[in-house]
Amino acid sequence: MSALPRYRRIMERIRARIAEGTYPVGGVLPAETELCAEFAVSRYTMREALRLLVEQGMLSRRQKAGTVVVSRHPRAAYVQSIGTVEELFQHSVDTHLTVIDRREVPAPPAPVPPDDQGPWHRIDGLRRTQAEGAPFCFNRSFIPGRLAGLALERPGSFGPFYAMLAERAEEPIEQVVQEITAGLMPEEVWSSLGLPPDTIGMCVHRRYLSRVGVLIASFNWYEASRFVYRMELERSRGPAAGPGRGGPTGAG
Amino acid sequence: MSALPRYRRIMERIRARIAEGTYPVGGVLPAETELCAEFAVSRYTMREALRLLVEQGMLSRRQKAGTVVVSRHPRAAYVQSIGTVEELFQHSVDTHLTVIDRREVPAPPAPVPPDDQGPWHRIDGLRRTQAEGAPFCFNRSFIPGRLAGLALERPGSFGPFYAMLAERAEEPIEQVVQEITAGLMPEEVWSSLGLPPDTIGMCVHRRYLSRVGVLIASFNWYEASRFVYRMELERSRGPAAGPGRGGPTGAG
DNA sequence: GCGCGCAATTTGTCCAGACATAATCGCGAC
DNA sequence: GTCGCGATTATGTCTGGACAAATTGCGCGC
Repeated sequence: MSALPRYRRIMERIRARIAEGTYPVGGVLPAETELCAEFAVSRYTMREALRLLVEQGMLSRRQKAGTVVVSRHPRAAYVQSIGTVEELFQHSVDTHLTVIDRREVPAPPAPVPPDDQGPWHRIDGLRRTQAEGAPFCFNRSFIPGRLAGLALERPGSFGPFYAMLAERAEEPIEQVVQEITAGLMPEEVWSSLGLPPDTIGMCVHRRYLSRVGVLIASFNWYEASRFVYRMELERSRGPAAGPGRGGPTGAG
Repeated sequence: MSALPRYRRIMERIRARIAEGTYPVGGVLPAETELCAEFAVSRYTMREALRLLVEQGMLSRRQKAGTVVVSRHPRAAYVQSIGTVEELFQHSVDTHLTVIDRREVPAPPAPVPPDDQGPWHRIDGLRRTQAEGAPFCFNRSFIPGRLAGLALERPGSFGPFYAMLAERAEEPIEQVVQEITAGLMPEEVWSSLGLPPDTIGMCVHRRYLSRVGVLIASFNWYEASRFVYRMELERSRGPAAGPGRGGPTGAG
């Protein structure tokens, strides 16, 4: 017996035919039964082979319409994968946040959509690498009124605060929108960070959205000369997205 | 007959058991044959149900070791998906680039690794939304010597130039590293864009890496007050990553 | 000529059984 | 007590068959 299972080898042969144009893009493959006869395998084996090619984005199948070639090559999806919700909040975990202000505000600023009518909670904080030391990031977060009860439970320093909120709110995060901008720091930011007034900053803004609406909207200000937003996109074949890396990386 | 196929309903029931802790995380599920007996289905149906749960990242299966519960909830992978190489170069396609300078340089600047010894080609250009109109982006690209022959074929204005290079070089892109920084624009940039000397800029740097090394390294400078780098991460369940959106978005 | 409906075709779902392969666990030898 | 090998048992691969569902396209009626 060969090392590779039969459906695997058949998958390779069909892939080769697509690559060399025997089965052109947009064309229709022979029906399962015909392919079974040609390769002398059962329908299970052939379907397993075709399933792999569908997962790779090369084929598309529909009842009666048949199996059409979608792409000449396996899908090369460049993916910045963030595997878990925890990784989304990695920054919160890695660093130490000290709350310096907390108040109610009528609505968050643009570009946050004020989909929640009630008053919002605004929390300002400073991030440090260690509990002691100079802060490197000014954080301003907005939490809608409907979640304020949860948010207010943990005062003072809070590490995996966001993750707790997402978990407790029972609103699974459906989407995250991130926007990066740059410009002169607002006074609140540079003064809190102990920097001169003309400091150039980079602002990483994230909105964590559930089905209901905004869960958290956060603005993170960094000193531009000391900050690089780095992201790596890996070539990932097939359905199993590799362990992605990414996210903000401080740089000296 | 119900609307949903049988393996689908069984999948839901098993998922519910995992969610409610009947099958705890780290625990081992009953063997296929036992589950088949309990649900009174064939092994095919049961395996199809379990396959779905494996694809969702809730189960892990190994011969003899059995089926272990990996996660209590379906994997919520937040993915900025760029489906095709073309999308990576979307910016090049959408906009119009005019080459303003082209020369040989010994090596690209940091953070590009000079893995190619020969001289590099440096190409400066300006991006416009239309062929006429004010440029909004200064682009400086570095191409290693080994690809200079391909790069030099198309002079002047070039749209899907990068895509062509990646295609022609026969070096599939394995990884893309992107770094975003901000600061005062270098003189070459602000003067080329017709902006005052103290203009704050954002620089989006990308390195397209093949197995051999750097294919292209590009630096895109934008006027910070008019630029937002926007990225959306969607919740994507299962292997089929949805049609991702992302990439730089100009903002007024 | 146009539209509707039926039939043919293709993939989707499901069954029962068989053998292969791999990892674990226990037993035995040392 | 420890090491190693074999039996056990779980999933992995594969066959042949059957019916279901969906969509296309042809043909018939108007």
